[in-house]
Amino acid sequence: MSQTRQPEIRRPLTLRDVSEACGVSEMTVSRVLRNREDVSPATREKVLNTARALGYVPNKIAGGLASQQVNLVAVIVPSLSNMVFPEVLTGISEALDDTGLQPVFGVTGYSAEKEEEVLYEMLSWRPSGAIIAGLEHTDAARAMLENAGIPIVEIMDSDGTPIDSVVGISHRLAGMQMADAIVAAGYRRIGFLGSKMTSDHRARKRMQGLTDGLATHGLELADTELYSGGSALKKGREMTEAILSRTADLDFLYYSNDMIGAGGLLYCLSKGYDIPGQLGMAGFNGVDFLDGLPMKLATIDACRHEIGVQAANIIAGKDQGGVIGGHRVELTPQLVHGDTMRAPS
Amino acid sequence: MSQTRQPEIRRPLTLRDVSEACGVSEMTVSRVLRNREDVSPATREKVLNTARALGYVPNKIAGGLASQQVNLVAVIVPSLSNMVFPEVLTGISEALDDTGLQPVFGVTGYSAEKEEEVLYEMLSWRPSGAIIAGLEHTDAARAMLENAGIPIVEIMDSDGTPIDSVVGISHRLAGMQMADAIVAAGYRRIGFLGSKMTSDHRARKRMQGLTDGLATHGLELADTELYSGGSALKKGREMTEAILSRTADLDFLYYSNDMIGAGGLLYCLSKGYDIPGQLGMAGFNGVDFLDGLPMKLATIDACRHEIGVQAANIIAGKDQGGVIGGHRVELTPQLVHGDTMRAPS
DNA sequence: GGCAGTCATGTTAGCCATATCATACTAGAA
DNA sequence: TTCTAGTATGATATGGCTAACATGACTGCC
Repeated sequence: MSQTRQPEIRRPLTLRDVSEACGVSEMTVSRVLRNREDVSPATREKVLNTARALGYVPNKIAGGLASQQVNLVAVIVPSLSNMVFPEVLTGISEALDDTGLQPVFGVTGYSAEKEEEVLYEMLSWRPSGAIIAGLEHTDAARAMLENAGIPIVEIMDSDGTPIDSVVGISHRLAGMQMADAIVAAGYRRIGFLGSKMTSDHRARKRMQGLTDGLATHGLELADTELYSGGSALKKGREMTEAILSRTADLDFLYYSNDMIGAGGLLYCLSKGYDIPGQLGMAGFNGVDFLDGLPMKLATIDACRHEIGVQAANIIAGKDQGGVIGGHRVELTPQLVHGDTMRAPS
Repeated sequence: MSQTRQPEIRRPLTLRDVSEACGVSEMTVSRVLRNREDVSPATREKVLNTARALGYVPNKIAGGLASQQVNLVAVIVPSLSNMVFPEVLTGISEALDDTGLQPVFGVTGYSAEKEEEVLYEMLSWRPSGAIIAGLEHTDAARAMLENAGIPIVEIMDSDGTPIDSVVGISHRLAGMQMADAIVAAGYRRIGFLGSKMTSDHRARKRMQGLTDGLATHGLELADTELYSGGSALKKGREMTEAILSRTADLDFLYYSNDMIGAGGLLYCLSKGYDIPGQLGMAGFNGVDFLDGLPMKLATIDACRHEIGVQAANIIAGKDQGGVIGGHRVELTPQLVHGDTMRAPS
């Protein structure tokens, strides 16, 4: 005797299943599950219990199509492999938490083409807003953003013309600010250590700002050392060793980010350099987990968490006084002297 | 004379707009944009040009509803604020890159309730699969996962019973392995430094494994120091100072993660401890950006990137020999002796 | 009692794609 | 020439939900 049990083709549950199971219309169930008014407490209770008992999970695909709105926010960043962007994402995540909006992350690997692809993919979900790192995009990407008809916030950088809103700092100014501080502290033979990556526009602008700033004091970079890939801390060591052995009379090392700076700092300490007397050092970002290093590296805080929060607030329409787009938030990066720069003379 | 310009109510573009603009049916446009066969090269070309010119972006909401499939993979992790999970996400991202599948990340903040919420939210998008950190979930979350009718991969941890597939390491074994190594190296007075967070199940299991392992050698922890929040590197310093001043005769410090371990290491070096002779140290995770520290901290590699890749491969159905679910991949964590443990005596 | 005004719920008509089946048309075989 | 097969395209019917409007049961007031 073969078993005659129904083969149980578990059709996914729909609103209809819930509505039939508790004897109300689909519309009423829908209203309950979206917490709309105008449902009697008794009915609400009944529906909620049934839905829970069945294990019903609403289908936002259908819901989004019907209502023409989707509670997603597209967030596009170049990388997750250093702490910078995860911190921004954390800020975004926190700020969106009580808004009913949900961030969706995409990663471009610092490639403009990949950015275009990711953007296309994301926009095809018709999100309620988009947050994207940087102001430099391909023409196609820019066109997509302009035509999407949703609020766009470009973040991290404020040196350029935004499509809609922008939240960031001026990396050019940050570079110049550092140049001024270095010169004010009396350093003159300055070395630059950074990444080979030309597509990291913000790092490029910082370097530009630094050289321009030095130029206003009649100085220029005495040497430069670039890297790509690998453990940043270790690279910092190696690069520092390389640049110091090549140009022994450097009295300041500017690192394009804190991680390589930390590596450099550890190297110099182990070699017995007198810091900040003989040799000054500074990084960029204000990464706070480096607080535990033997000395506190001078740096400029990139306001990463704050940028995430503010960008998210713009998308969520918090504190906007009714204005919809075109916000410009330029945060002022704070220079932290730390222990690796002499006090201004 | 008031302007009579059409008020330009930019209705979002649909397939119909494209189809009308180039004189074919919607169906044909749809086929072209999804790269289906059976469209003549001439038509394809024409459609592609029109779509590009109009700036049409397909609506996956509608597409997903019609086709009953969505190319998203839900990825749920506890946190983005240390490098551990970003590395896993990077692995997932890479492995999915050529599959047409797209990861969507959700963050739970180590809270079971929040996990449940995030999961509900994510499943309501009807993803093609889900990757979720850990084996411990609320009953409701477990039920949702079981009923979702999609492949589920629980990651990071293999100590327990998975819902469907699992990719991870045994944190219990990792703890025991470390205990064995510590004892083999001749250390006897062992201190534990870790997080207060009871909801980090994997950290808990590592500690359990460590104490159980020590017990098999007739040892127990001599002291314990816990922390919460803050910069891990700094906390590592502070905790180390605290535990060493409280229990001066400790000869080994086991840290629940590499970051606090690194802080502790820097502290001990600055205080002139003889490492690994007088005092041994070890962490957990194998975070490679710590490679630049003055000494290499002993650690156990948690295979984070690899876990991400393998989990993604299971969802994508790569190399599965046709099997759909129920995979069990237990990676073998490698103990790295580094410079902070004596060689086994 | 009759009627406007509420409140709770139901009905209908899409939302924008895609699966499926139907239909022209072409080319080659019998 | 006629018929079969195959190719390119189109018509139709959903998919699961929600907006907008419709309904019906009450309430309370003149």
